[in-house]
Amino acid sequence: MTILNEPTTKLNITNTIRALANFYASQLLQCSKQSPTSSSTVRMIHAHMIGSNFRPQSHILNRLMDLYCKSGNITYARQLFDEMPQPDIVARTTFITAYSSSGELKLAREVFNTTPLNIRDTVCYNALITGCAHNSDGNGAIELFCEMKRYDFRPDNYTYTSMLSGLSLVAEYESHCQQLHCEIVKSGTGFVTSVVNALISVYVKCASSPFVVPCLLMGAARKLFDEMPYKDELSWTTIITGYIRNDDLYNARDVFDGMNEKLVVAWNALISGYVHKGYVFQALEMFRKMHLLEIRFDEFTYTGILGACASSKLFLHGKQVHGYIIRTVKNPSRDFLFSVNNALITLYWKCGKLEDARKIFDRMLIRDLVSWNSILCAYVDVGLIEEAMSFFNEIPEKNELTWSVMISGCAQNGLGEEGLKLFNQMRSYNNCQPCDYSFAGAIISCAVLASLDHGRQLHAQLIQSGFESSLSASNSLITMYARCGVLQDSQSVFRTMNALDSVSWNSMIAALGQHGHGGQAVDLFEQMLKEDIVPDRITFLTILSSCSHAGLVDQGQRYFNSMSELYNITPGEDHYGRLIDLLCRAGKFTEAIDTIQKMPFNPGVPIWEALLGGCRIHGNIELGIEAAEKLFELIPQHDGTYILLSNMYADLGKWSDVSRIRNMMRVRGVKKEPACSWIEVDNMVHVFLVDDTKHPEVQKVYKYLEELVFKMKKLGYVPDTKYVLHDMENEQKEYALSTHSEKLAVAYGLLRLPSGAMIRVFKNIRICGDCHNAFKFMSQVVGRVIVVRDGKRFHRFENGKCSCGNYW
DNA sequence: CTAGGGTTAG
Repeated sequence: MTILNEPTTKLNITNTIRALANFYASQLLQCSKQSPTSSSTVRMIHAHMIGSNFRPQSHILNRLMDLYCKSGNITYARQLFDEMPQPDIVARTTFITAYSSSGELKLAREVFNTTPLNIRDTVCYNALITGCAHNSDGNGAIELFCEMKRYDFRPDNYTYTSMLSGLSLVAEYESHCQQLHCEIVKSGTGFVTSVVNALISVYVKCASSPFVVPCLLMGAARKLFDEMPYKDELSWTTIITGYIRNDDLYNARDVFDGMNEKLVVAWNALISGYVHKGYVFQALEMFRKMHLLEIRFDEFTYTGILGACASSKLFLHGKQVHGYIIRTVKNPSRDFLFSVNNALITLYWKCGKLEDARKIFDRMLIRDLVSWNSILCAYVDVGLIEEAMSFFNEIPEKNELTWSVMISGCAQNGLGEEGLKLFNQMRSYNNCQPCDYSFAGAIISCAVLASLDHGRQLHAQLIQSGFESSLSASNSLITMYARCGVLQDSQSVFRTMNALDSVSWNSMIAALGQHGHGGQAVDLFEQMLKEDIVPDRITFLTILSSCSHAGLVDQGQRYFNSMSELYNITPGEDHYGRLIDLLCRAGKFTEAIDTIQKMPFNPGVPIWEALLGGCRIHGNIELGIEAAEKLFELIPQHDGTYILLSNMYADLGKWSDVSRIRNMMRVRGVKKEPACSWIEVDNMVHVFLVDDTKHPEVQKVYKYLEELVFKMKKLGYVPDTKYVLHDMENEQKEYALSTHSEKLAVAYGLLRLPSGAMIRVFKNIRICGDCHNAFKFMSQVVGRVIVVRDGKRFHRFENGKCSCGNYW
């Protein structure tokens, strides 16, 4: 550094200072070209200034402060600022900008407000308007815009671009945008590339608003694009991504094909557009072409293409890309590592390789929230809730996605209470407002618990929070109302939704099927096909169950065959299970066995369970024993098999076999899930066990039940004591029947709920045969509707009949 | 000193 050793004669001082100033200015300029700005370099230059006793003039100091801000040292820069006797407008604007981009809009405004009017300029207004736009204060931007015009500051192209991006935060922004467009044309900036780009971008945003016809606005955007005198990279990408955002891949591709530059951003946008639309092949094809044209991949390309592999479970393709990255990418940046590793986590877990996903996660030296959320999803997806929970607790800064994944994860694994607990915790968590997905999770939790009151409250809150039109939340409402026994409310949600996806249809079809309306389920399925909604695997599972419950054998078989013939879906074991169930319920055992033998895989649990269930209905003991034996081998600890088999023996009065089975359970240590039923009264859940003595009002319930049974017997009710599995005297048996938990819960509801109100009772396992019969008579005696949801389905008793048509 | 595009988690 030769200049430091120059002789310091008086004459030379000014020269030295000038030389130093030039030197530092060029150093700082060099530094500002680095991205991101390195804070150590800035500190070094500053230290050098102090060491050489150089007192920077304001423009050098301004640049220094700007660099400090950009390298993350705003606080220190502010100290320098506060020491300045009269900071000029450039210094002030530096801080307005710095505070704005670090999210501290208040501080930015403070600097702006303490800036005297006579030194303000358009630039400082621009800086604060941008700050408003970035910190979601659209109205603030508009106020500043009006203010600057009042004080005669002329808006320039920066002002217009910032305003346009800020406006979309304001209600009814479309009309504001039109005004602004007029003003831009009048101001003569209507042909400035950056301004037209911003206009295009705003038209694109308007087009995706639900209240307009998108093609008209996209047409206007396209016109602007076609007529602009000079297009830069951004112009191309804005219009291309605009089309993609509005689901118009055709036009996106059209513009893209007219583009000469090898603009990596445009390629990435199109790739991710294809992936989102499910056109994985096209995405892979573009990736290949990029490679041929020697366009450099960046992290966006990789995340796009890895996402494509993940969504189609193309494990080997994905692994190849992973290997390619390892071989070719040297010195990856932080951002590169974040996004690519996160995409790899998702690739591996979606391909069923949880271990590999975990390896990627563990090897990441630094993780961001997406990494945590991705690994959380992986564990939730395979149902490892405890592990997922321990990840969840480790996540330092949770966002609404973290919460909603965990909430719906609990709900999907039957942990309704935990789901609701988390939802309430989320609300008390400072920076996390529930989003529509977390509402959906909480609503499904209510479905699991069959808590209608709570579910209705959440529905109300959902509307209050403005998520009424959310697909996922509405879909969860359909399921919740159905599982709480109020099918009509499911239907009214379904009917009033303004957009439906396959989940909506599946949920509604399933709801009808579970409530025993097989015919209506089939009608709705046919309507779905008519509206060109492509049925998926789930659709077929639900429609097959519906046919089975409604005894629609031929129909069900036809749907089963159409899966592979028309929709290219290979039936899985679960589909075969439903088909076997359908056949066995109808007593077609020969066909069922024939189907099992022709299946492309060895029969497993779902198949044998379906067979056993059918045998129980038709008293086919030989086949039933065979199925039960297989199940004893496959799932020896499952209580359901033993109970079904012992019920079959009981039906035939073979009490020695009944006790043999019970003995088997004891020897093998199989625990019978204790039966319990519950009912919601006054926002409280009341649980009853068999022969309950714990509930405070149980004595009243027994007495009332006695009166009811007396009246029921007059109508012809005969207690069916074969459902008592113990060998005891008849009178005792009758008493044992009258203490079943579902009877207690129903009776309690009749006592406590307002007259005429529907009774909704829930039982953890299948309803007992005598109770099923008894409720028919009971509904007649009390003249009320009784709905019972058991482990599998719904029974709606009205005027002596059950909706299940005795298919249960 | 001020503006604008592509990405991964449901």
